[in-house]
Amino acid sequence: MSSIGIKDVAAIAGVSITTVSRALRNPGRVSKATRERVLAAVSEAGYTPNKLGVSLRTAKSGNIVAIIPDVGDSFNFGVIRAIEKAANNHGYSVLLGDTHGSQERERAYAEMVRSRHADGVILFSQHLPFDIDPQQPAAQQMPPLVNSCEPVAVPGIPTVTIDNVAAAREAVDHLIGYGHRNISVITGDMESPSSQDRLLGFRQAMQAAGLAINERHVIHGAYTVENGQASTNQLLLRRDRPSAIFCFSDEIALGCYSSLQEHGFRVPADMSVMGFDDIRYARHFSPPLTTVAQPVEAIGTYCVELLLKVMNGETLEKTRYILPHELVVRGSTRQL
Amino acid sequence: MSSIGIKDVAAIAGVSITTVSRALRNPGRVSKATRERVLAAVSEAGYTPNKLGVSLRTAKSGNIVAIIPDVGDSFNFGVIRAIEKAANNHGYSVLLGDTHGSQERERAYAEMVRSRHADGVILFSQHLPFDIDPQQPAAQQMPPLVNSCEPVAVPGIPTVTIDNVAAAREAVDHLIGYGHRNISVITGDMESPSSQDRLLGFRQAMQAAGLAINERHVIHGAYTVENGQASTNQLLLRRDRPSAIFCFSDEIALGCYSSLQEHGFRVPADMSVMGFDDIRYARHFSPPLTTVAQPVEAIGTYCVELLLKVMNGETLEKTRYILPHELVVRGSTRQL
DNA sequence: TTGAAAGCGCTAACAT
DNA sequence: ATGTTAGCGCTTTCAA
Repeated sequence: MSSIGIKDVAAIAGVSITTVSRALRNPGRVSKATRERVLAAVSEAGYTPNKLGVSLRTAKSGNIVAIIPDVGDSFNFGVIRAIEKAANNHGYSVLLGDTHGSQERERAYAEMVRSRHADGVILFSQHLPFDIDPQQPAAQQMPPLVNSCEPVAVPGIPTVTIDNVAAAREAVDHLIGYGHRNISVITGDMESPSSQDRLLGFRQAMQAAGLAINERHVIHGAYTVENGQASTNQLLLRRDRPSAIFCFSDEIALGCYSSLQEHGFRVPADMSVMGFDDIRYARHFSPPLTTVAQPVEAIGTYCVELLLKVMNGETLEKTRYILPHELVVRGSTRQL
Repeated sequence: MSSIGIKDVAAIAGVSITTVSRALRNPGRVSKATRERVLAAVSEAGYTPNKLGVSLRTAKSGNIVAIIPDVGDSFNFGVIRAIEKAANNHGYSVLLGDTHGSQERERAYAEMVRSRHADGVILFSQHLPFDIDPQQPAAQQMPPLVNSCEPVAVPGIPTVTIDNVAAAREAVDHLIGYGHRNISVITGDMESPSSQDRLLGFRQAMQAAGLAINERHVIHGAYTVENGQASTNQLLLRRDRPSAIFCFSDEIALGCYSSLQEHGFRVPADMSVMGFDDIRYARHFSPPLTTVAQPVEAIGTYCVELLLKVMNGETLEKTRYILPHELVVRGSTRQL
């Protein structure tokens, strides 16, 4: 772990450090003979370029930060993995910023790009971690940033999501198509645009089918297993029980299963359950969960690719990227 | 996003850049009046120090890399979260390196410390991502590194794990105590020391109880849901079925549940299932999973704290840190 | 208490 | 095709 620098290599190869640098970055601009000599020297010395030097000089860190409310959520994880893969393909590393929902920590992570620790941000939260002047165009006041899953309420920011309204509508239509009339909903955090949109989709589908919504059957919660369990408990207490529960995430659905099982309800015989996300465990629930699949891989890839463009100074054709979702019918919903 | 540097601040405050630097890092070595003037200038300019400059100069990046075979595994995730938290508490950021089991990628991530992108490594794999001379003491040839969960077969490397042998023994003892005689095992990747140790613990417990081990009931697999499902299928085919299955991870157990449920077996009425890890979903399985809890929080914290010491040049008292596990009995195992 | 100057390791103009 | 030189932004001797 001693410190072998470019000048050691230069000394061994008997050339200037510039030539070493060029042989490594711009092999074309160096004669074949020297190049080989340099390469030999590099491996003899066991040289690895010091990225800090490079970054300082080129003003590029090679890192991107992903700011995420909860890395442990299986859905988020799917996206993260895709981001990591895509970033690595482009020679970038990913700094993971788990904020545990704290806006303060969001800001701390956003600082990383100001401090040149990172070149850009992928943001999975509806809170912009900067103060911006609403009068001015947002793009000017921000570091390279791509927003995903939970859109920020500021125009002009590149955002990649699915159409949550339509997706929720499809989910509910499926339930209605199976003959369900009395459908309950367990939402995620209602501050989150995704939950708002899914709730809107639910209302639209119910209305389109001429079905009444019992507001007592709309439970506002959070995207957690614990909420799924507690909210289902609440639902089961009611005299007029629903025949189906639409959970706004698969994690919620897992908690829902827990509660149902605990109280002797069978899925789907006694209760149909619908999830959202299609996390990788969903197919292994007992019974396998019917849900709406989000294209995690594509979301992650898009985020990285767009961010790269923004960092590159390119202008994006559009500011809103809607990726396709898919209803996955498995065993947790039944025809009435 | 313009570039405000230390010299802008110096200009505003009417002092030298040295003084600005000192006012920020060594407030004591600057007069109160100047300090205040500098601080005012800092906030007026909206200055954030460029970490690359700092890092280059101080030869410290403020990053640590965590090299992990699979970030999506819920157990790993628990540890990661703890690492992230601990690292942040000490002013470090975590670079997450998901290797998807590839040794080549492991090495690529390890390069980050050679390239000064990171100051140290936390390694969750039994493969050392460097070539070292086995004749020489390992510590001299490596960057600051702490090994966790899957111990490297090289002495002298700080390692934090649980006692997998004892933990497995306890798990099996629990099953035996419940009257099970015919116990199957679904292992993880048998290359992994953890799986080897757990298997050893299993054998020890069976032997201690005078129970025969049917080698056909020891299925070698991988730490995945898919393996759990496939291996259970295999087990159910046998004429002499076990009455209990000990899965070497909770993810395996989830796959096991899947298979069992698919083929009409009830847990625990028809089959007892034991997991390992106590991932955060385990309590929400149907039925809640009996398992061995690993102290993820403590593992992560220890990793970071030890690494910090190593990076700091301190000598560790010991090289092997064994953290306590705990058997958690829930609803997936029953008294015969 | 403060400042001038050197230099961390590297790349990129600008020579040659 | 190769080398010289000037910095990237910062911290840290060394001097005043």
